[in-house]
Amino acid sequence: MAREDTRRPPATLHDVAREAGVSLATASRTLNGSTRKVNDEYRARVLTAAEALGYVPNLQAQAVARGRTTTVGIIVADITDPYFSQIAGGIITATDAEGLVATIGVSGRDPEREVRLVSALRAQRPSGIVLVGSRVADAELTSRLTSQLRDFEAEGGHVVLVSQAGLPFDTIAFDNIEGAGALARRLADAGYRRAVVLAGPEELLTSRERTQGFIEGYAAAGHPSPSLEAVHSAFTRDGGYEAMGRLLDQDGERPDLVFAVNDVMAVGAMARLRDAGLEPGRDVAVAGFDDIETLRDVSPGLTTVRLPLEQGGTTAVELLVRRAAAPSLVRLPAEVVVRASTPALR
Amino acid sequence: MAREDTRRPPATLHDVAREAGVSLATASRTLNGSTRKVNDEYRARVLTAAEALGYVPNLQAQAVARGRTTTVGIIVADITDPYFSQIAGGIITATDAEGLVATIGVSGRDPEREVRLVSALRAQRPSGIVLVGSRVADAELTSRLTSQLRDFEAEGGHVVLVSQAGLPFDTIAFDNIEGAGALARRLADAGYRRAVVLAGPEELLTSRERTQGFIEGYAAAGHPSPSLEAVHSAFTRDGGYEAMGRLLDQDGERPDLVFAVNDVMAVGAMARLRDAGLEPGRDVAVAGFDDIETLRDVSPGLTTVRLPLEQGGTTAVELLVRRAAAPSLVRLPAEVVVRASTPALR
DNA sequence: AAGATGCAGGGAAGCGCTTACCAGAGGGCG
DNA sequence: CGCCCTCTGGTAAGCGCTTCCCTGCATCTT
Repeated sequence: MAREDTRRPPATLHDVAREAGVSLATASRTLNGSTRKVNDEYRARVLTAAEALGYVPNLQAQAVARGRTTTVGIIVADITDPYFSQIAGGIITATDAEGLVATIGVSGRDPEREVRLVSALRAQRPSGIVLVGSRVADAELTSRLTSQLRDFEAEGGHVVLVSQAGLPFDTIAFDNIEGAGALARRLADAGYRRAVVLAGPEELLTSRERTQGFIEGYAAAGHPSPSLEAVHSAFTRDGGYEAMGRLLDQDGERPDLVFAVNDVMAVGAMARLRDAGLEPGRDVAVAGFDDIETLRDVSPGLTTVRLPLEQGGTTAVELLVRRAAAPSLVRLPAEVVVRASTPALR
Repeated sequence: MAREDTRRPPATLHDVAREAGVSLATASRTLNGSTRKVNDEYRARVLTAAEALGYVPNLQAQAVARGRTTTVGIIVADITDPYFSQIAGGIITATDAEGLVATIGVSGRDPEREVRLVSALRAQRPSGIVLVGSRVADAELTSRLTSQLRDFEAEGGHVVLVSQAGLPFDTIAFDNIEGAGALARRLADAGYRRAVVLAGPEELLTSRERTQGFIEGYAAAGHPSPSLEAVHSAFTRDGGYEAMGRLLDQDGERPDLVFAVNDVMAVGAMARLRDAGLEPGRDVAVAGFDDIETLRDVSPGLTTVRLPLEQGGTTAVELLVRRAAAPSLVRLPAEVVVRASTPALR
């Protein structure tokens, strides 16, 4: 069957108006919301015509005519990563509850690409951009990103950052430091003394905050762990696996606790432990961060810090819609979740 | 700091042309790709002006003027589910490699909502729609969906379905039946005799195919399992957990193998087994489907069927771009992955 | 009863862009 | 040297829609 047989361009408002025997203005007013009232009979005729022609308004044209869009641009580092997909889920749900269109770009954890994506997104003249960051401590990149975002705001757009505070835009920040700190205090109190942090990439801010929070927490508990060190690696499962391997290859006493800065890395670390014939939890306690849904049933259950990821997404959209006068910062609390991977805590 | 201080609308092509002292047409031709050649000096002036003004073309306006967009609409059931997020990842990567804009909608596994999303998407006049389905065996819904999609194609759009064959559109189908069949044959040969299928929702086509493939595979192995039954439940972790519970509550001999129609359900089932004091793998073998990345390190390792999910996404975009004359069907192969959760297989 | 007021429809301008078409310049050719 | 072709810049007509503004009519006011 040839597919182009019945090709026929979509009905326009003009078509509807003609069909209904009214003016373009009237058709527009009845179909696409206006403060103006239109006569019930006309209204009915327009509605019927629209239905008959299968009219669907052309959003692009509306955007051009109105001078604003209902689009929200989302940028995430990696949609495949449950951390991002949960936040993105929240954003998408919230956007289409607000009748907004969500456009998505994936930076692949490449800050350069992130900057380019912002610029590409701006071409769509979205009403807002939500950047779910893997922000990085690099002054030059940060300044390029900031300047792109500033330009966008100067044009009337609205930027919301999810994840990292410190930039002059509306921000949803998760309590990384506090969460990691609380976890550390409890672990320290429970008696773990040779803790190691699987810290992710050195320049990644999320990693840094969690590492820092954890170390400070240990100190605050009055049990500064002299051997407390941070091993850097990729922010992924493989990163966790590989870093754990390096740790095991080292001489000296084996750690009694490994804190990975995210759950995915923790799972990688657990796999590496098993490959070395060690039982995670029993031989080496493991803790993670994020409380990723998909990972809640790993065995032994992973002690972690829960973040309201989805809520972060929805809150971001709220901020976008209710556009405050000055940049605001919403902090979302973290909560320690104790499971079997840190037996001393039970 | 008030944010609106320096508010200034984005530069238009008109601004650029004026700044460069050339006509609109020339500016358009140099900036936004055209077959027409423009004088090097003019070109340079336009480029400089554009740079100076921070000009970013207005995609909406281009779309209106050109009568076509570079947008691709994506509809998935649940971006939080790793199955969908991996496919979506493939789609997004491929779209922006092609310079297309990806717009995303989430149906929440509600077929009604899916139909509405298609209709909403059409308002954006995307060049294509990729529907990553949880298609369902309901004639009325299917026909409404089909008719929406048909209308869209009649308008010159292009539809690609990922997941379920059988509708008159380009389709990427995973080898559910063959994959489940191959898995079943191996398990049957390995000696499992009291197999049960955790089958997901009765009306979900993916569930059906996998269940059917598995049962047929068992029969084909010459070991028709008389007790082989299918227990229905939600397609989620909780569905797996709950169905496993029902199974355990039943009288009679305990199954020696549970095949869940996806990994997430399998993990739920494993959790339920543990809660009942049973050790997955040892006491009851477990197998899943999808080989979700995040779940590759669960313990015991989950025997499953690997699907090239990301590739499915990229292939979908390829189909979209190279728009064939007649609907084509691309089948993507499944591959059995044996791990520790089915010890008899090792 | 006559002007004032309110109300809803329609005409048309305009959003930012593309592109068909026109016009002028330059070059090649017989 | 005139003709025609080619080449490139500009003009202006749209694309599908919104919305300002005008108009005619019904209603109100005194």
